[in-house]
Amino acid sequence: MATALKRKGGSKSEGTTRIQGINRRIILDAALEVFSAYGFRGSTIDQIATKAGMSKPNLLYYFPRKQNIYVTVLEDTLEEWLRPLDDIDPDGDPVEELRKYITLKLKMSEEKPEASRLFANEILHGAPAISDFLKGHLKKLVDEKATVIRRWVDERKLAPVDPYHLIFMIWATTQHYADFDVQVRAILGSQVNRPGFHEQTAQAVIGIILNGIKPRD
Amino acid sequence: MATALKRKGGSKSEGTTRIQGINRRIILDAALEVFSAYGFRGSTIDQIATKAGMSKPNLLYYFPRKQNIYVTVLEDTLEEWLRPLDDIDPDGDPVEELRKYITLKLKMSEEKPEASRLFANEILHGAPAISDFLKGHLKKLVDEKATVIRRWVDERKLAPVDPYHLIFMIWATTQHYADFDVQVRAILGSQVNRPGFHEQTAQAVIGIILNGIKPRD
DNA sequence: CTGCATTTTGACCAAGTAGTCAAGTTTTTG
DNA sequence: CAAAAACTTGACTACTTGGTCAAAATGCAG
Repeated sequence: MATALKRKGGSKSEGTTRIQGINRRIILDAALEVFSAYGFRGSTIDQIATKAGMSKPNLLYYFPRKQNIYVTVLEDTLEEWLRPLDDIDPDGDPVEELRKYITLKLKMSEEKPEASRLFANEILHGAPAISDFLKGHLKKLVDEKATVIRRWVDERKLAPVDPYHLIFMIWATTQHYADFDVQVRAILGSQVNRPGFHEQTAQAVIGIILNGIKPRD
Repeated sequence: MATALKRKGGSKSEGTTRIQGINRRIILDAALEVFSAYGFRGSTIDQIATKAGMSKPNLLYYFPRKQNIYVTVLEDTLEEWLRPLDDIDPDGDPVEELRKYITLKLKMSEEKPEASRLFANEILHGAPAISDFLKGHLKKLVDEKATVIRRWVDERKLAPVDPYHLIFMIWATTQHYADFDVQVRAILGSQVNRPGFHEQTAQAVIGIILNGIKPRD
């Protein structure tokens, strides 16, 4: 039989037991750590299994292929990662909405840098596992928000700016603090750990970008 | 004997022959392509050898370890990659100097995205091979330029802005177009290939950042 | 052209790793 | 509590891959 996970015949169609729920969660958490640190090819099933506290065959009982674990972690992460963009309110104040968005993205980079790195690594290597997602769901979402931003520009609520490049700039800048963390630390040294560092970062980033796009009369 | 490459005894101390010069160049070019596409762990010596048009043992005759090839490519790349920052003229016009710098970085991302990706991948995975370089040479260079920018701010030639975060933002944004190329393409589609796309990108990026840091009276 | 140094490679080895399997243990359920 | 289902794992296989080696081919100085 092909499917590894099944239930007693005729039972609920929802095919997960208590133990499955627990273990899949443990595995995915371990996998995020490992994959984000070493990349797909650089990670071994054994590493993930050890971090998850179980044997390799046991892990493979839940995810029969290494690819399966990877894709699942990636998809789970992606959904969460994009949500803030979706939450930009077309009827809000443009500058305020973008301030909120940038703040949120910086906070996510701070709190879950592994997610950012996992994603960055995937894209960097050509996004073999999610190119459909990029061209489909992501493009649609970005197109939508770009339209909103363009309207804001037309209404003179923002300086004339290309919406797509603005979005790229926000992504690039905010994720930089997660993806290039070691470089940031090498250059800034211990001040990265000082309290208030993240607020200071947010202020600097927001300052430049928002001043760059505020309408000039 | 430990050294693989040697010359006829007592000859010139410059230990490279004609063939060595040619082949090392070929290997390093092939290695940049392969490593930037697949990362260190994801690349095989065989891949590089094939792309270089020689057998694996032959490649290993020139670089006895996979690490050696990688580190050599990385160092060669790094030097070139940082040069534009070094070229910022402390006595030039601030806005003009930064415009030049951003333009140059965007051009490099367009013309040699592999170099950017190689570097991004290394940093993303903790920079095991170049952390000394980051904390030494790079930090020194950035500190130097940050001082210049800070002086420009003090002289009211730029709006008050944190020099380090400004530099990070420029790096992040310009390299984004190389490192996240597939994502940019997925979202913008065919217009990425239209003539003038890069000029348009430059204009958008420069527009936001420079407006963001121009002194406001 | 000769002989030595350099370059090249097929065949091989050892280590590491994805995935299998059959046999055990634990959990659930009637 | 007994049987069935779900879970767990040690031992194993097949394959990939970094690196070795000895012998052959080529380049080159005199």
